[in-house]
Amino acid sequence: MAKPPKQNSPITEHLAYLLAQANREINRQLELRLSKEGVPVEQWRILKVLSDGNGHSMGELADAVLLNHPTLTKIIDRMVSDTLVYRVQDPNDRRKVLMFISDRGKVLCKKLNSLAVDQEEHILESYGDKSTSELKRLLESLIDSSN
Amino acid sequence: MAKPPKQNSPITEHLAYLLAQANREINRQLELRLSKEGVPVEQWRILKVLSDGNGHSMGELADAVLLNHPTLTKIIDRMVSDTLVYRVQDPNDRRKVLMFISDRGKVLCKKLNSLAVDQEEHILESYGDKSTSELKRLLESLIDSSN
DNA sequence: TTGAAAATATTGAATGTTCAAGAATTGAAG
DNA sequence: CTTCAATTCTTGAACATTCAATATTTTCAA
Repeated sequence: MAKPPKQNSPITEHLAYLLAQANREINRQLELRLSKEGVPVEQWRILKVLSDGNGHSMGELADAVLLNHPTLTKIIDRMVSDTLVYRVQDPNDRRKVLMFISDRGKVLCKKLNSLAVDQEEHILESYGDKSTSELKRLLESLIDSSN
Repeated sequence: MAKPPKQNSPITEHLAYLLAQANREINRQLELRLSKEGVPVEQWRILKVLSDGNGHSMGELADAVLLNHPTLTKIIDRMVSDTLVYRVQDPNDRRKVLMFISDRGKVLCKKLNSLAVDQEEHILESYGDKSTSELKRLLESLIDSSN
């Protein structure tokens, strides 16, 4: 029993394609909701990570929000202008810059969280509780196995 | 039994985030392989869709390869320069442009397909047959339910 | 202790993407 | 028929991302 020949399988059967398609769709929906507050998805992620109140270095933050360093630097520049976050040089390692969320950032983050939760609930309704948690489990395990 | 409060759940528990993370990782792996032939993922998708030999309009193609129209136009410009594809005006509707793959494109596409299949097999090994097909099934159904 | 290598963040140029507007063609209502 | 709206694709300017190089600080071996 040989495996089916994949060489000519349509692109819609490739895992990489399905992931891209699903990500695109879900991301678009989230974008749409967050646009109510005029905030791009990346900025929400940043605020969310910083909302634990601790300082996070740029490198740490870049990993957490799935951006590479230069891109993050420039987004942070904008967010500093908007007084959503601020930089503090790490006293223990002065190469590092620690990022903190501002009070204004916290307020905005709360609003964004509830918009994001709205979306998750909407998915839960149309897609189902069970499928959703199963999908999350499989995605986590895929990410784990990819390192 | 109320549902857990999601408002403060870490970002890593959001479906949108997990999808973005998994997509980023798998896409990076694929990129790495295709770079052996110096071709970005988007161009492989385009070649793959066109490799049925039929003409596809720009709009149709844009949907299929997950790009919006202006981006596609400019990528196609490059691919035409590289003589991988060519444009033909649709005789039935002269607003439309039909895209075709060239012989050179077909040759390249075969090489790329086998690089992509390599990756899928690698995933199958480390992630497992069963998980992979279950994940694909769930992704397809998520995409369906999002329309 | 010094000097070379590694780690961290930023900058500027090159590149790529997107938004809004434009050109060409078709469809369809009056 | 004619004209106006809708469809399809492309273009150019604004915007965002990435790559390579730079500056600063730390680490560690000699």
